[in-house]
Amino acid sequence: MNVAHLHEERPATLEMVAKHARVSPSTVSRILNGTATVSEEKKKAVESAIAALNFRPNPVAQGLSRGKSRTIGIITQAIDSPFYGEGLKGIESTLAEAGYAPLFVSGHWRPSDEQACLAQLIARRVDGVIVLTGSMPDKVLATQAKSLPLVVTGRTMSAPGLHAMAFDNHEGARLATRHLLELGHQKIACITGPSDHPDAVDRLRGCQAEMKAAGLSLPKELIVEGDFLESGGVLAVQKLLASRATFTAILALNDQSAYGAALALYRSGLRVPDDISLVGFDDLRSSSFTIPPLTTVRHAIYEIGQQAALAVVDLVEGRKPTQRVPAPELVARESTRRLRR
Amino acid sequence: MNVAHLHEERPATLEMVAKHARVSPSTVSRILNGTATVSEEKKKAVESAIAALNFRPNPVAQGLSRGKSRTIGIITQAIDSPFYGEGLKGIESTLAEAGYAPLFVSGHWRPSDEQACLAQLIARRVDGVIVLTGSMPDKVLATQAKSLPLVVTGRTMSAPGLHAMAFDNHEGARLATRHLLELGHQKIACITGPSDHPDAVDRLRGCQAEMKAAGLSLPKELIVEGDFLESGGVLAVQKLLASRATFTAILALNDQSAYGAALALYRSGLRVPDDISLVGFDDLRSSSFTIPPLTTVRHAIYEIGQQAALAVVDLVEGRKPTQRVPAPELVARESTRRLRR
DNA sequence: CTGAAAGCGCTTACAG
DNA sequence: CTGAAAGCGCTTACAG
Repeated sequence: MNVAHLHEERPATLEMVAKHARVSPSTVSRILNGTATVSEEKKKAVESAIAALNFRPNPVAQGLSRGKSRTIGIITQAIDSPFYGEGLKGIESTLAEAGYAPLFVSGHWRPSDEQACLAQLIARRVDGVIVLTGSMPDKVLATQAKSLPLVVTGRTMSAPGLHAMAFDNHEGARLATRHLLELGHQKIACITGPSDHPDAVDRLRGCQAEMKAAGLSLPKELIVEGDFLESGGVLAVQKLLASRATFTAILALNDQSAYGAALALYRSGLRVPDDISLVGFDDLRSSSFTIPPLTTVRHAIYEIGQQAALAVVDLVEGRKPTQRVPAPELVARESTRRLRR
Repeated sequence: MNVAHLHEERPATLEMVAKHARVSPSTVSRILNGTATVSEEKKKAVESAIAALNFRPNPVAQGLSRGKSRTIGIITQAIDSPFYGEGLKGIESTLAEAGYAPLFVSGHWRPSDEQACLAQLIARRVDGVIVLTGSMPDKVLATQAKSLPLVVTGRTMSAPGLHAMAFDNHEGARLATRHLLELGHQKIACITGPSDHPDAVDRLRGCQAEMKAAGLSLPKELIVEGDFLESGGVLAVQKLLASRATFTAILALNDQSAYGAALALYRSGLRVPDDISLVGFDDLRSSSFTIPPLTTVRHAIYEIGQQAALAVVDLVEGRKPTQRVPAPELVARESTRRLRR
């Protein structure tokens, strides 16, 4: 058997349906789209032809013809990120309800990849795109927005045709820091994210601002750079421990770093929260199940995904989007406790 | 400013390029595709026109015209699954190398959703599809494979036009069980997955087979059904503990369940591995970072994704795929230890 | 080497 | 109510 010849049976086309039902293609199209009144008998004939041939209209051809693809491009950074994964799910479900199909592409936190993604999406004639944070310059987004409805998360900017939805990282970090301060911690170490990551810098600033507001500060030796991954978290704690600096609490600027930090602490025989309090940031779904369950800042990414989806649809359909991102919230679980002196 | 009028500037078309360069559309197409020799001067003219208009061919139109979309549909079950997420990443990267674009859709473990996904992908004229496990009947897959190159993971079946790549869950579970037996554990509790999940049933059988081979058995009261999520794992352990059955080790049939189990144990003051040994299954990336790091069975989903992608491409291009799934491997970390008596 | 024409599978004015 | 025709943006025999 020749494998190459196996797949020749092509799906039915509208024309085949028309022929089968002895009507014109136009009529079939109209019935499909409910776009005009059609006599009952033709309708019946067409419907049975559709069933007989197992016909489904080709959305690609429809898109070409209509000039609208009912497809939304989504630029995520990593298709396997536990954080953005939730956002994708939120996007997917609300887009489905609105009758749009998602097209997911990954930018890998590389501006060049992200731009390539954008170009590809434009070439595919998506009706709009959602970019989840990422590192493209605001300028190119503003430019693209002139010809393509764009919603972008993780930034505050405004440009015609674009809806930006920023999460308040600064405030979130303040909440986390305040929580620690309220528990009596003053020597707080901070595991940051990549220094060129906008979320990371805002969070660090928030942390510093809250310390300052309390008349304290975050000394240089207690700030150590992570990479927003677990492995960066363990490295960071190892570095901290090796430096012999003293601290009673750690604020990791995302949950994944916190996981790594917790492990490194455990390895060194330090208990969370008895010896060291630990707070994360993002509230990944799995953070309710770590040992101990992680105190963190809720960054409602699933909801953000939903809102972003509603926003692009608004933009695409000519409405002015008003969606906003939920405010950060501290989720106190079991990785923090009052400092005993 | 009227938002609805903002996005009228349409991307350049091949025809515009042709006009700009004063050649025929055919010539532009040929240059784009390197499909025929063209005079240098026209080539130059066309290239500068392309640059000037920032033209990118519309892949959708190309697909329609060529009858090939260079797009592969991927039916995953949940876009936010930490396990399948890795697989998607493997697929994405090798598809990109091969010059194909992925189109991800989610079946939510619902046969009807999966079939709808498949129908949608066919309607979009993907060149082939990868289905990651899921719950569609083998029969419908075999039927579809007659007209569409299909690769499916998590099953052993064979049908023309279809390549199945099964992971050896049975053997994997035997490895996990054997590990526990070798450490001296004989009273092993098992947290299963959904009873209609093929992976779950194969794993349970493997566990039972290995027990039997050792002259032991897995008593009913030590088998408790989970749902392959963390929450199911905690519930399962609570049930186990409430039953007052005795056991010295737990085999959770996936890592997420193991995470939940670990938490429930922690809550009850039981330490892993000192009081109870715990082994998972899958080796999620985060399993290296749990506390303690989880002993588990490596289920190389990233590699599976890569192999599956190579396989569809083979199928699509008329070759006979030979890709196989890596064998399971025990990864002994720190959640298991020798039983002390 | 290069253009005119037909076609991929739809939709949508335009007539009737 | 319904058909013939043109068009969406490309590709590819067919001529020359």
